[in-house]
Amino acid sequence: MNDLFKALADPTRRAILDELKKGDKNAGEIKDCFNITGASISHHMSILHNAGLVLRERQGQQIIYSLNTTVFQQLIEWIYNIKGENNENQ
Amino acid sequence: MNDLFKALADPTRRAILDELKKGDKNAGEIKDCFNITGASISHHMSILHNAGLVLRERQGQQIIYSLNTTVFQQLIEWIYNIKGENNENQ
DNA sequence: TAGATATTTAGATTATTTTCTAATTATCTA
DNA sequence: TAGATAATTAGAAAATAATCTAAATATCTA
Repeated sequence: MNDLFKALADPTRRAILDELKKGDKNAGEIKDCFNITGASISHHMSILHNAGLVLRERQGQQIIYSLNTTVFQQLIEWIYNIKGENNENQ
Repeated sequence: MNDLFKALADPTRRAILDELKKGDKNAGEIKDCFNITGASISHHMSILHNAGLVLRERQGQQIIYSLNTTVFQQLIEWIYNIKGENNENQ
């Protein structure tokens, strides 16, 4: 859970998730959306992957990243818990 | 929005929110729940307040903090947006 | 008003995170 | 297999964030 919050705390990583929302992208395509090096993107992707926010799949020379939305359920549960409400509609 | 994510990224701050969930607390009572100085707690409270997560009210010598859950709606909307779903039931 | 208590602010230190360059690994293709 | 391309890893530098001590501010009460 801490990994998830930490992963979402960085604005670049949230922007990466926004990009992936539009569709799957390989590491190079993600890099092209931002003004930072491939190494830094790779680091961010590793944090996102570690938090369960993205899925990775090699396709030849490239690594295709995709959004994994299932992990957001945990976050929603955390929110409803702190709000002291249940979460029956989800 | 960035302030909100940053505020939630620290485990001590999330623990503070958990404490406030049980009921309002003054700064000293919050401090007693953790093994850090009052100055550090004060710093965390300022970040939480800045993010809209807590409300502050002076009562004599003490400052009473309380959870402000309304701001979580934004977070829920962010999640539903990134999931590409709407949020009609909320 | 003086002293006590509660909390915050200032400024420094330590720890963590982000970012970089250079080197490495993996895969493809001529 | 050699060279090219894609991405990651390693290690260092720079930027942020967490924490501390000491000092300041606000309020209460004798």
